[in-house]
Amino acid sequence: MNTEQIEVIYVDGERKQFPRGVSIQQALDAVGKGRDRWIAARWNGALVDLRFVLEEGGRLEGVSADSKEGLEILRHSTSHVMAQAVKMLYPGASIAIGPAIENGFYYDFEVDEPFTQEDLARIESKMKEIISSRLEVKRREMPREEAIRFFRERNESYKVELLEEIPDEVISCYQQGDFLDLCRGPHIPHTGYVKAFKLLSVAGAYWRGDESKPMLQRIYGTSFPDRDGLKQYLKFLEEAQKRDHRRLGKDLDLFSFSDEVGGGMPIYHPKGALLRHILESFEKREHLRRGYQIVMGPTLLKTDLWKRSGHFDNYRENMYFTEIDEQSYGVKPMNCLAHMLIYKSRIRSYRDLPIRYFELGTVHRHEKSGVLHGLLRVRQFTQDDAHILCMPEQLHEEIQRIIDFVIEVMGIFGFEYEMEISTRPEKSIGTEEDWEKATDALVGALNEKGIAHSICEGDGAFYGPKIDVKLKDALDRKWQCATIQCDFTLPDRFDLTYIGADGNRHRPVMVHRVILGAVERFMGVLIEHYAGAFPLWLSPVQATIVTVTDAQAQFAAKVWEELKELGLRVELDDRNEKLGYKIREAQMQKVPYMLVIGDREVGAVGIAPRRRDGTQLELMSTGDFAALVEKECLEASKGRVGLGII
RNA sequence: GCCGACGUAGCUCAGGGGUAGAGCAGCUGAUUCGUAAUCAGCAGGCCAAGGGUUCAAAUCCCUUCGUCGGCUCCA
Repeated sequence: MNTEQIEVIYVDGERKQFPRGVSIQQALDAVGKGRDRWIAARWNGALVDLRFVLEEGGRLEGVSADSKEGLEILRHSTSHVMAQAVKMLYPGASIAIGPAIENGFYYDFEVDEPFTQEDLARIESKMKEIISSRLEVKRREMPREEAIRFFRERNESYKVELLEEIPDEVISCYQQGDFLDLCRGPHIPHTGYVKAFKLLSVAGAYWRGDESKPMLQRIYGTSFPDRDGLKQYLKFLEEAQKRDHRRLGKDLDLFSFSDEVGGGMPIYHPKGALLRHILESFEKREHLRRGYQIVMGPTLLKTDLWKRSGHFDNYRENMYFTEIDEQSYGVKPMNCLAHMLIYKSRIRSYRDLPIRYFELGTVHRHEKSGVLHGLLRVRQFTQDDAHILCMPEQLHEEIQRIIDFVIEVMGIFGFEYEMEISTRPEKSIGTEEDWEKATDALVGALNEKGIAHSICEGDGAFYGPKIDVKLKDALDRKWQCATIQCDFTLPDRFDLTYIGADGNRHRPVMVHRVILGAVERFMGVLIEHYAGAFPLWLSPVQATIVTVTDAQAQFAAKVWEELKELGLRVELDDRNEKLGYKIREAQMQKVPYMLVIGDREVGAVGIAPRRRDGTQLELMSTGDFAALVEKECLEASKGRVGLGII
């Protein structure tokens, strides 16, 4: 009866016959390839447990712990082990959810007392016990009602809530020892498969990320197939801390924050201000050469205007208001209004379009205190903002031009990035048709460029859909920088028009876009990206002149003047310190070049440059050095910036 | 805003009811030196701010502000 044979096809094309009812584990063992490495498998495209029983033929592929999917399964299983440990140590705890995330996993619990660092250590050792007892991880399927009853009896109200939203009649759970968790799976065969893990931190997290829901205790951890992987990751975290822009901002004396000033308001020190200035100069030039016009709008605009634009209704909680002569004014959180008024200041012809207004506009937004984060999340920031007004038929090309702009700039800085399209959110203005048209324009432009992107449903701005470009910080956290947002509504609200070739008035289309995003945030990510060692063209100090003894002070001062005159950003260190001391200091300040001047250089009327990577250049004249710097700047900036951008 | 941790000299940190500590940086002096730290001396603090408990608070308690890790939000 049960003698029927089924055929299994392996990834390499090999085929084998098995009696029906064979397990994945057995089918994989039969070919021996990668034996013991598999923690799960892909069966006809779907991820399944090794214990999964085959009832019919199909394609089989082993999944190992070091593959992307395998790692996710391992981490997910580790989160179950952690939840089991927590339930053993704190029987009153309720479990919520515990997924694998980018660099590890977490699990949310409801407990009477928040976890402490010491608790983490206790939980870790309990987990080690669970792991060494190699508990079988079993999949159990049961009717939904039974599962609800089960979790209700155990006071797992969060699981019950989740179950009530799952439409399936049969749901799956995974059990190891006494611990049973609602889960889709797959999982590792037994807890001994967890090889190297660490619990990293505790944090509060709202149930389902909703402020109105109870706050749970989240434990973050990570898990790897082997000790080395874990060690490497912990090392990465340590290294990342060293390139944290807040750390480097202090060490390199770029910027600071002050209690007395208030949170989220950066203060730029000379080198930070210079760095920002270089970035902004670069930006202005790049915009001018692409047909943008530089404009400037005021910081305070009457509240009535914000009402007209829709910001008052949709963005009020993020805005600051003040009163002048009994008139209410709002501090701008965006730059678009003045740009609209400039457009409206005269009659526009179709021949004028597209119009591209660019402003390095400083805006203020009331961000909740808990989200402020160095330069990456502040309350006052300057956007490299532009508003493009064009005819509907020009929209497509304009969006492509912007995408090209973004790609070119990211290339110059050497950033990796991800693009996301965000669609209509609940709280929004405009007609369904406008939203559809705008969304299609964005998707179409990315598709034609062949750029991979994800779609975030409901994440758009209240006035239109957008493409976001995300950069990663040193700790792999993503930050939105460039964004391209369509807006079919503002032109309407402000009744913007142009006279078409037909002599009639038409409505232009508007695109809001930023390339760097906020200059502050971009600088923060930039600092981490380069670990403070800026390329020559960006570095606020390009070279430090270091004298060997006091005897060369006069000559060094002359060299200093010459180099400044040639457009270099140079500092002079003629302190009465030993050469090694001064080199060390310049090195720690990550200055690209150190120009050593001793008696030899004075005699030869030159300088001896040393790169920050330690390489020593031959003695040369100031003119030759300036030429060298210029060449290097141009190379690094892809021909954009040479000497003396400022 | 919410949960938790933290706030001591310019920086990095020790101290934990009974006279405020170190290293680096700073200042002064000596040294005049060739590619990642020369030596010595001096100075530096309302222990985040405000309130309380106590004979006595940097230390214990409360409030506020700020920072850090998250949640949420966003450039």
